[in-house]
Parts: sequence; C-alpha cells; structure tokens
Amino acid sequence: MVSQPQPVRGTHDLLPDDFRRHAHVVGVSRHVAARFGYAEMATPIFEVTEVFARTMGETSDVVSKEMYSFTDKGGEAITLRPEYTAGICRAFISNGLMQNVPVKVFAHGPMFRYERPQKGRQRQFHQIDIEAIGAAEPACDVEIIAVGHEILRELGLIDKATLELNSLGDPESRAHYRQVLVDYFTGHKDKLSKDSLERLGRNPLRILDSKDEGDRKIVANAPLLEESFNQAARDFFADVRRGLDALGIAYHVNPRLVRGLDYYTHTAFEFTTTHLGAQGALIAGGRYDGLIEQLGGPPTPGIGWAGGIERLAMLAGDVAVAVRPVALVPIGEAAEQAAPVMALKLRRAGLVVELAYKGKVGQRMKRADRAGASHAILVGDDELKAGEVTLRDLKDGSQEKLSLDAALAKLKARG
RNA sequence: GCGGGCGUAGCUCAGUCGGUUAGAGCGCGAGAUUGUGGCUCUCGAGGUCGCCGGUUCGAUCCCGGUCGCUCGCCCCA
Repeated sequence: MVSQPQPVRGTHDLLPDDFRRHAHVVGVSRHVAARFGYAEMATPIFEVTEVFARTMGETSDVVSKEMYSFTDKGGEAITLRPEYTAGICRAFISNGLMQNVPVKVFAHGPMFRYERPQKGRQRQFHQIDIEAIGAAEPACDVEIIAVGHEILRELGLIDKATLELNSLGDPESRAHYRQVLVDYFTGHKDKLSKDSLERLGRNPLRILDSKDEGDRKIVANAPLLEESFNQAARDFFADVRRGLDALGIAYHVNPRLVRGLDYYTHTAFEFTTTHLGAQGALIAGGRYDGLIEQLGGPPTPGIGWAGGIERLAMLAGDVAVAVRPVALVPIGEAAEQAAPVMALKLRRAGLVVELAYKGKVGQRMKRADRAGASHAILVGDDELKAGEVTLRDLKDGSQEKLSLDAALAKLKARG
C-alpha cells in the first residue's frame, strides 16, 4: 500500500461537527459585533513580509521565528499572516480610510505561525478579530472590551473566563518604564534566569511575566509600571476602568500583563481561562496608537483584539444541528422517478430534505433516522397514483396519509 | 528551538513476562423483517500492531532512529 497522505503538522481538518462549532463562534461574534456597529471585512491571507516585520517588532518571537515566509516567483518577500491587526491597518492605509474614521471592523479567518503544536495551539489556526481605528478615547477601549465580553457571554463562556486588565501607558510612559526596568534588572543580572537575561535585551517587560521561581522573587520588588505613568496615562487608565465598572464588566488589574508585540500602548487586556492547559488566552488585545504610523500612514490611534476560534469552540462544546431534515422515501419505480421532483418542491418551500435513494425500505428508513430526520415522507407507487404520501413522525411512529401539499403545510407549521 | 509521555480496526481501548489464527465495545455492512427507522438476535467486512533499521531461531512486544500525537517550557489566540 502506498503511504497515506497526512495533514501538515499543526494543521487540522474541520469535519462537519468541528465546522459547526467554529461557525457558531464566528456567527455569534459577527452578530454581536454588528450590534456594536462593527462591519465585517477581510484582508488577504498573505501580505508583503514588511507589513508584519515593521509592525510587530523585529525582536518579537512571532517575527523572529514563527512566520511562514517565502519568496514568490516575482522575487517578492511574502508572509502568511500570523495575525490580523497588521493587515487591517495596511488596508486602512492602502484604501485611504483615514477619511472614514473611526473605522470599526470585524474579521475572521486563518492565521499561520510556525510553532510547536499543543492543545489549543496549531500552526494554522483561526481567529476572530475586532479593530477600531481612529478612535483615541478611552470610551472606545471600553467598547472594544465590551464586545469581547458580550461574545463570551453569548457563547456561555463568561463564567469560564477572567478579564485581566493593565495599562502600558502612553509611549512616553512606556519608554520611561522600560529604562527603569532595565536599570533594575541589570542590578540583579547574576540572579536572573537564562530566559530572562535574554529578555532583558529584547523585551524587558516580559520578565515581569516569567514563571521562573528565582525571577519571581526579583520581580516582586521590581518598580511598578504605574509609577512611571505621567498624568495623561494615569487619567486614561482611570477612565477605562470607570467605563468598565459602569457596564458591570468585572476585571482584574494585573500589573504583570504585558503584551508580546511591540505596538501596544495604554490598555492591554486578556480574557483568560484555566480550562485549556497552558494556553490561557481566549481573547487578547489592546491599544496600538503608534502602529499605523509605523506602517507609513498618518498618526492614527487604534485598538483591537483577537480571539482564538479553536480555543473558544473547544470550550463552548457541541452545537446542535440547526434544522432537522425531513426524509423523503420513495418506494418503487414510479415513485423513484417522481421523488427528486417532489424533493425539489419541498426544498424550494424551505424544508431541509434528505432524499433516500438507496436500498430497501428498511435501509432507507434507517438512513433517515441516522440523518436525524424528524419525519419521513413515504411515497409508494400506489400512493403516487392516488396523489397521496404517508407522513410519518419518527419520534412517536404515528403516521397519516395526505397530499404532498398538506404534508408540506403541516411540516412548515411545525417549523 | 528544548524536555516528558504515547502510537494496536473508522472511533475508544485491551493484549502478548518475545512464540504459530492479535481481541472487545462502539460504529459500519447483510439477514431475522421482499412498504416502515429506533430495541433485540445472528452473521460478516475491516489490522503490513505508525515507519525504517538493529538484537534474536523468532519482534506488535526489547533497543536505536524517524514521523505523528500529546503534556510542559519559550511564546502566543
């Protein structure tokens, strides 16, 4: 036997049951987003590598080791998108959308990161994404977080999630804090873990998040971010918290919450869960006021978040099939000929019809049952001649003879 | 990229202290029931025991490698 093809490591097929769960997450998100005034859009699945390299920071893990990059036949450096934000910001610039601010959008689709797969982590995975570009007010931060909160609520996951909140301050505050931190940790250089020593040069804020025992002791006495805040940063964060309080959205201020990507400022947040092993983040995002400018656009504030569809779907669990079908079971030559026409008529009327075209009557009924049909419509040659069908309720086994139109009316009435 | 665990039927898993025909449940197919599904009973199909190599008279079992999955680290949705 020839060796059988396998999916590429870290990729997965979405069989109908999986797909239904995914579609449910996307569907709920889309509707909630629409109610908040976010319009759906999409950008290409790949971009010029520069788009991600410039926005996410050369030193971030995503850019330095996780990108699916290749050179196309025209010699262009291309990368499969590892996240949505950069692409949407690029689209904002390319399409001159600065005329339309604030641009509030919802998007979803596959993302690609070359990582070691784990539970809730794949190389091709899917995200829902919300962005509000051109809004600098804390009210927008509150709204963005509220969208995520509502989505989790409608998915029935709000009890499994915690909102972690922090502020990284404005660029001035953040830069100041970075220096303070570097100074502090440099003083404890000899006691830092190897990983954190690495972070010191690359992304010192990350050390705050370290899981290493020794690091944690040093971190415990580290200067706090908010001590570096200027008045503007302080006021902004207070406004965001007030807004969340007003909406009754519970959160936990976590001073150690820092984002991996360089472009974040001010509000940073994560809806986390303890139900997915090492992968806690369900939805994560924050404000990125300098990003558009970094990409070559005009100075434009922005804020957004991304949510992992696989993770959300895993937690949300099974989703029932929306509509149970009706099985049309022809018996005999003439009925077989007539059945497709009858089925089409029912389908045009809006019913979901499973046409049983194989096997003996018993087998056809068995298939009807397995397809989850609520009713079976049996048509024999004699019934056909009489202009009748037998409508059988598969739940209680009751059945009656009536015209196809009458059966249709009855099924429609039941919904 | 680093470390641990695991790969036996479509699925969930037994099993062989290394020995001839590798099992169960579920699912699938046929029949009991030639115009009636679910329940029951009978029968059946389906496996190079992940792959390659080594040790051995003999390997699904032991060893090495490899691929895949999984858990954790890094990082992230």
